[in-house]
Amino acid sequence: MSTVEEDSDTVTVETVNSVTLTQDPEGNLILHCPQNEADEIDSEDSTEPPHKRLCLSSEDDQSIDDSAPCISVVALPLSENDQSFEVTMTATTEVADDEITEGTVTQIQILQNEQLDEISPLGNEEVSAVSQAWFTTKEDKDSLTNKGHKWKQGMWSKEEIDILMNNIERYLKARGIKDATEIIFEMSKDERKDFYRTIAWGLNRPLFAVYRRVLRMYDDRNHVGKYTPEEIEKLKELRIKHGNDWATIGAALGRSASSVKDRCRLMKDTCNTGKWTEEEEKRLAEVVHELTSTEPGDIVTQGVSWAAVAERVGTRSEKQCRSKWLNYLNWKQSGGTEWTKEDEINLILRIAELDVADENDINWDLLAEGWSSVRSPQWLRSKWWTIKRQIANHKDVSFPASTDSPAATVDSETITLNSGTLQTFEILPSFHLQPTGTPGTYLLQTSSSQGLPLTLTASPTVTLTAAAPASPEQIIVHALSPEHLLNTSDNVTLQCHTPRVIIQTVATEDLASSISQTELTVDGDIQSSDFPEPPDALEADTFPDEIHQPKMTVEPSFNDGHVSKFSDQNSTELMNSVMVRTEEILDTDLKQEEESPSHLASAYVTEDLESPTIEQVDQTTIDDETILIVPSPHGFIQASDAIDTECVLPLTTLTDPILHHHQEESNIIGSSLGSPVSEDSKDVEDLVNCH
DNA sequence: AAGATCGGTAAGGGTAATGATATTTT
DNA sequence: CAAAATATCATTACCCTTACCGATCT
Repeated sequence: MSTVEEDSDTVTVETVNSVTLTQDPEGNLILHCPQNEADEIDSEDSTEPPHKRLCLSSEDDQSIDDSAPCISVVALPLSENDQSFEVTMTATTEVADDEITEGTVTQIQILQNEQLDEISPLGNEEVSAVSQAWFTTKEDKDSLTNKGHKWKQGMWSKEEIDILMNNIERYLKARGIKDATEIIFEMSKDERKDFYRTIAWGLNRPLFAVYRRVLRMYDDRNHVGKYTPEEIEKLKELRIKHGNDWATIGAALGRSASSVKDRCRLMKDTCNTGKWTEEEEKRLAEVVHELTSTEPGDIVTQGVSWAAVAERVGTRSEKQCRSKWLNYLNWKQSGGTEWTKEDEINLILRIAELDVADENDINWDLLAEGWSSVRSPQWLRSKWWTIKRQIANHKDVSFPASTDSPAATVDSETITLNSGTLQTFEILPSFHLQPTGTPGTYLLQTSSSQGLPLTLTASPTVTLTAAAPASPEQIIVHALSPEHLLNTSDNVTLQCHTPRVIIQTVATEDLASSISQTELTVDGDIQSSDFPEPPDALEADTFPDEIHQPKMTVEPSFNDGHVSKFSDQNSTELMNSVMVRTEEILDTDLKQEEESPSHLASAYVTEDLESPTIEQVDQTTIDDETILIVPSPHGFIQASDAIDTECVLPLTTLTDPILHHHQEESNIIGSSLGSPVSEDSKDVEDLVNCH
């Protein structure tokens, strides 16, 4: 894509003429990308290799005419040092009104570039130091921060977990150990020396964080679920007997120490439950203000010792107090106003404007500032989550169980798309590319729960080579679609164009069946690729053809009932989200960033960020640069209830913020920025609309 | 032998999912 | 008005960071 080229000053595009994909026993795909000559990495670790990043991206853009659906892939290094990449895929389909898309063709462009600092703000090279340091103290962190290091904090993304698991697996394999729990719980410190350091590789987190994460993950007494009344009783007794010896109490209950500790915190003997009385609210307010030296009416959202507050309130636990205060009382007392649909739009717009790569980077305090209908930064954050959840199928986890929050809210509304060519966007699986040690060779890491859009079947190795000189640019190879779709047989062809490598997928079936274009578009590949192999659920037999033929229409029908099905556990249907956007953005945003950062953003970001109005929204949508993500009609995936959410989609994958429409009056849509493909969690952006 | 580092625990702040209710829509 | 759909408030299981400790290392 042109964009890339433009940036030539900062970006070096390397061409790859051939790519070899191999599959290891575990099913991981290994992508071997021959280095162009010498430049490649592997320079000893000693010197910092220039950052290079593999960037797979779609090449559609200009060729609108092709109106070919395509899959965009963007790979970003997880951290500067390590050479692993996170790859995010999205599929786009053009749905011109009149145009007909011919089959499904997916193109993937592979390029490499350097200096994308903007995109990945990871400090400098020595980031790895982060994962090798225990540094738990504030001072340690400040110190590293001052040196320019940055590291991840907060919830672990699926990608990070994948890396961790993979690292552990490799560690085990290397030493012939079958079960990680042996190391974690049975070995002595000495015996497992360097275990944590080794598995922390590639993770931009302090060693201590990795340690904690691993302990929890492998402790089967840690996810036992709800406490029964009997357990609660026993817990109380044990508490009296053993005090704060959580380890002992936990052992007696078959729960982890942290679990029993947490549970005890919730049980305050003197706690009331249910609705708060005015008396209690009054007391809570007084206590909070007193302890924070603030006045009634002041907004207090942090710096409160809830344990101390609860102590004084007397009838409520610290969590109850906090929740009440942050989600209601403080707002009420300080003259808060009701949250409206307009606020919702504003929220989405503002987040889009932030253009943050990682949702964790959002400064909710700032965002909430001066916003009277926002009850607290924390409340706003959860508000955002609920909005996302309504359409965010990707967030897998909650999916199967989400009985609530149907996105159905939007039912009656009509979504009108801009005329002209629209593109639907599907979020595909994301995965990691980890260096294997051989220059140019990366491991496409797929956790068991995640499949890749491309699966090699027949031959374990598929090599893409330049096609005949005659058609220099064309290299076509073959890969196959995911197993579960084998029957239906989609063929995926990889095609290389110099200087780019283009991978094309062709859904033969669809072609053959000559379904109307629109339908085709997304389906074939997207669908196939999109939902990898949810393990059990995707058996061929369980997957009737219908699945394969989901129709995805971009039209008006977005909102129909699919949503409601969301809550139907029996027929879990995934609500796929489709992002519709105009093409310009498409290209740009995929690689954008560096120099023309916000070209996109600027399009719809109005000066008056403070209070975007609906009109503005419409406007933007009217222009081209809108990106809309809406749930596609269900049917894409239908899985048995057994479907494991995790399999569904990599959670954090998306990329763009969104938009949303509301009300009858406005028909439409959202916009978002194209953004960043961030390094880690891009959930942020995907977004949504639809309600 | 003091300071730094390591491996680890407990406390506490916080989040995301789930429940329960109240309210609105059909 | 009842039932269904939503919105809202409450609860809780689980997560993550920080403060601190004692044992080692240097």
